[in-house]
Amino acid sequence: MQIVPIGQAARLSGVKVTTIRFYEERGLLPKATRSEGNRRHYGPDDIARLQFIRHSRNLGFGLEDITALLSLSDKPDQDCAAVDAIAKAQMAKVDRRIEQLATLRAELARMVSACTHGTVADCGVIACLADHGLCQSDHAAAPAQTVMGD
Amino acid sequence: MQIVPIGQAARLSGVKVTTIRFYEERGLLPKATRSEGNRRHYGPDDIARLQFIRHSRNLGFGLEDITALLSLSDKPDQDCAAVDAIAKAQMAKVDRRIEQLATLRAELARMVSACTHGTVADCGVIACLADHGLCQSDHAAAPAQTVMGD
DNA sequence: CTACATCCTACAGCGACTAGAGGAGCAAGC
DNA sequence: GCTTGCTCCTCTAGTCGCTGTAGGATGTAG
Repeated sequence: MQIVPIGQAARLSGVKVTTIRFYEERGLLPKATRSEGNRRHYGPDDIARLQFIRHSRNLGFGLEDITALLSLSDKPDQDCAAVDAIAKAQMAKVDRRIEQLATLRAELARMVSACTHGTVADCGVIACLADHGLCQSDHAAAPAQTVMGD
Repeated sequence: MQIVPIGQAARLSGVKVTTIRFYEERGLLPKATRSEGNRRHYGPDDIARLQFIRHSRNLGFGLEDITALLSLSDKPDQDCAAVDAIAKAQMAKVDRRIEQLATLRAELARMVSACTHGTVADCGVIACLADHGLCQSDHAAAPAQTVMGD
C-alpha cells in the first residue's frame, strides 16, 4: 500500500471520495499527482493528512481552523501556543453550545409535559409556541440561527 | 396598530424584514396583501404567526417541523398527538446532540491538557489530532457533519 | 422640493459537504 | 477482442436557514 487511488484512500482514511476531492479544491490537501489516465494518486503522507482532517472534523473544528492546524503541524519548531489557542477556542465554543442546548432541553421538556393529549385547541405545546410569555426561561434571547447550528 | 408595513411587523415580531420575505416565499406565511404601491401589509394574525415561528426556531425546530406545527395549530379540533410527536422528536434530537458534545468536550479537554507549551513537535494537541489511537473515547464514530451541525 | 427612510425584486454567498449527470478508464471473464 | 461492471473523472446544483448586495421604487418629513 504505497500509492493508492482515491477510492482506497477514502477507505483507509475514512473520508469519502467526494470529500477528498472537495478538500483538494479547498486547499486542505495539496493537488494530488495523477496517473496517465488522469487519476489521483495518494501516498501514506496523504492518508495521514486525511486522517488528521477527519479527526479534527470529528472534534468539531471548522475547515479554517483545520487549515491553520495543518500548517502549524508542518512547522514542528514553532511555539505551540497557537495550537493551544485554537483548541481552547473550540472548547469554549462547545461549552457555549452545550449550555444553550441544556436551556433548550429544559424548555422543551416543560412544554412536552404540558401536553394534555387532547385536541390541538387545548395543547400546551401549541400554546407555549404561540405565546412566549408562557415560557419560564429566556432562551429566546439567543439568535435563532446559532442555536442548533454552528 | 391594525395593519402595518413589513418593517414594523419585523419590530413587533422580532423576525427580520428579509427573513419575513423568506418565510413568505417558503410558504410559512400566506402571501401578504399589498398596498397600491406594492408594499406588504401585516395584521395581528400575521404578527402572531411570526412570533410562533420565531419561538419555534429559538427552540431549534426546523422550518419543515414548524410548517407542520403551524398547519396543526390551524386545526384546533384535531388530536394533538402529532404535535407531541414533533416536540418529542426535537427533544430527542437535542438530547443526542448534548451527549455528542459532552463526549467532544471531554476529548478536547484531555487534548488541551496534553499541551506541553513547548514546540509544535512535542505538542500533545497535534499528536492527538494526527493519531486517533491516542484518544480514549470513540467520538470519531459520529459522522463529522452531524457533530456540530443539525 | 429635496432628503432620507423604507420598501421592492432578484440573485449570490455562507459551511461543509452530498447527489446526480454524463462520460472515460481499467481489470476480469468469455 | 469484447462485454460487463466497477472505479474514476468533471461539472453543476442542491442542502439549511438565512444574510448581504445591487439597483431601483415609494412614502414621508421638513
